[in-house]
Amino acid sequence: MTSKKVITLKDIAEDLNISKVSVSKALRDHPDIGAETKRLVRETAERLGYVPNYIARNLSSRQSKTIGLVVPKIAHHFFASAIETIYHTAFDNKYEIIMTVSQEKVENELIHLQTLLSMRVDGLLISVTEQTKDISIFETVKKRGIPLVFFDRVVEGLGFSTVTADDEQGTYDAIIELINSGYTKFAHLAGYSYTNIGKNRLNGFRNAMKDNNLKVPEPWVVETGFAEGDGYKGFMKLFRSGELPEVIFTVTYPVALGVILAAQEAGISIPGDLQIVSFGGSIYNRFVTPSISYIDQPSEEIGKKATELLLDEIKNPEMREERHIVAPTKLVICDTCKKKEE
Amino acid sequence: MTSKKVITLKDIAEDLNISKVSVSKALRDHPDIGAETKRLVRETAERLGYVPNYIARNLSSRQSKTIGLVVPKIAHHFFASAIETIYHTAFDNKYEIIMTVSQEKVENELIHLQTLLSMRVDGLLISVTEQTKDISIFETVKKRGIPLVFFDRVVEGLGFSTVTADDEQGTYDAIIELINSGYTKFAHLAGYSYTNIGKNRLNGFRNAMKDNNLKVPEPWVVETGFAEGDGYKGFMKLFRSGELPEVIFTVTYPVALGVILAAQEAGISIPGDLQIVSFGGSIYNRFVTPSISYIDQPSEEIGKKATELLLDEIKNPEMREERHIVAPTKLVICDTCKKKEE
DNA sequence: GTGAAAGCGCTAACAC
DNA sequence: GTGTTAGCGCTTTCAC
Repeated sequence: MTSKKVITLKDIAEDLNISKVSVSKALRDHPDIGAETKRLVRETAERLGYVPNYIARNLSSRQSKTIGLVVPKIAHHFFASAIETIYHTAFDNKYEIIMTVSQEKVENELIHLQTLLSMRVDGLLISVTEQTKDISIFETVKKRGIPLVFFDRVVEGLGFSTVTADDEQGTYDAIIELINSGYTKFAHLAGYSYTNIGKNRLNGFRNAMKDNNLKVPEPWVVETGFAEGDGYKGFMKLFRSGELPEVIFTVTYPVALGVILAAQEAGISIPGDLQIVSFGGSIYNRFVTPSISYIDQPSEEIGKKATELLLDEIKNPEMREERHIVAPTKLVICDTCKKKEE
Repeated sequence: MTSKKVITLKDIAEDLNISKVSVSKALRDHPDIGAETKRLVRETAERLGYVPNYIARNLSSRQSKTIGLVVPKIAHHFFASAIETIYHTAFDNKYEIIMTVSQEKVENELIHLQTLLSMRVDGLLISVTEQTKDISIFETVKKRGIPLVFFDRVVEGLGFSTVTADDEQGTYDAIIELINSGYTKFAHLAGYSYTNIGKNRLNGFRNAMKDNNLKVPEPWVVETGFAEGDGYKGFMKLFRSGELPEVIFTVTYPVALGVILAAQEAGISIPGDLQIVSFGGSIYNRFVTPSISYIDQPSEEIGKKATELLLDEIKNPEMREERHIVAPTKLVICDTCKKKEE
């Protein structure tokens, strides 16, 4: 072990017989400092093995150059993809991401949010859990004036900007497309109605049915969670309730996978006896049999826009305003739920 | 907007007419402070809406309670799963993770490592890119005495602890199992030979063949990357080289997917004409047709062990020693590459 | 059991 | 162009 002494600005300053401040400025390429001095400083820093201390820098400059990210889970195509984009967008703007995972649990979400506030992140990027109802922490964030952007799963009415897929219209258009191609009997494994995506996708679904004078028997709308297991249970509930629909529209892709599993067990053939459409797809979908027709949710665009919006709010605090970006979706037809007329 | 003033220890101290130090101690539940005072302090902190400033705390205590994580990518089952476990393990130990993604690019890896050092993380958890050869940054880390644990993709000979799957023996055992069941003609889409996983999996493969007096024609070992695209190109190269083997063993799961795609295009039926086995699986595998037989890589165990090892090194600096944990694997038979004898 | 003094490493404001 | 002074919010001695 060689000298473990940590090199600071002071060491460089002493080595060069100039002041700490000049070194600090030189390293940050401040116009105050002459070219020759800068060169010298940089050389010495390199030689001494100087590594800047961001903690100290952040404390004195009162900004951390970090963004706090809270997601419900990571091993899910939409989030994995959005997260990657968020990382790259932040990185390109010289911001670091501190990501936390709530695992769909409100307790974790709350702790993470508090930690992130304590870490003095410059802004927050959040997609809430499927359970989030207590919004007091978000009110605290608002009061403290910390920029926050919700993406995909949002809490409405708090005055924060949001970036979402066009859940209602996207669903409406897709269902209409399928109706026009000949299907009439639809069921929906819906998300919890207190979540924006659950509610909006359900609305799109109901409106499309209504506008075509199609009835949906109540047992055919099952309110559930967003995971594979929820799809499994949801299908079983539908199945036991008697007659099956032609098409099951699921609130997420994992839910659709759960339906496939359950249907296999129940001896229902897909796409022979039953069709599936999901909101959201997966990179693995083309390897899945039957591949699931889905409403394409632009995860990368959502991640990118949300980060850019947040960065903008961080950098221009004076012109902060509530904005709502809605990203268009489109129906992608795969094995499951081919159009009847085609 | 109400008062945006940030509450600090000082405010609580003044409110209570005691000193900052006592407040600080009370909040940290220091034994110095009496129960009644603690109660009062906590109450006041709550009432005033105090949020501790970790930046300041870290600066003065010289530890950040954070771990820096560098992974090559995130949308890949092994990493998504390992990352989730790493997060939870760290979280349970009251550590935060600062994750960065190198996208398999050494330049990014270097920048991220420097940033992490500047952020004064207490330790580093790293899985290197498929290209990493320059190890000087890791020597710097060593010199500065910062604990580092490599997982899955490691750099050897630097004195750092590592946690990996049992790449060589696991491969050896799996291939032997397949040979014993009747297969004799194997090809391998191997990882780059300068990576530990590429090298070790190849060794396991070659040894299994050699110990059974089986020859592998040179065109049947193709050195390539770890992604789907590499599998596609790798298969095409094999395909064009003439005769096909019975079984292709791929260095990763995504590479196997690439092979499936390429084989479909080439009109080769799987598992009819060609078998596949991959090192590593996917949660989606059971939905994939044909589902790929794979050597199960315990991603959660690897993530957990690596984090625990690092935490141990952080907490007990005096008894730090190089350790190498190797997690056992096992062959999981799916559609592709069923055992012949069965 | 409590507090005063000192300092973590850096940057901002202002002087020279 | 360069340096001085002060302070970010907290924790760490160490004295009382």
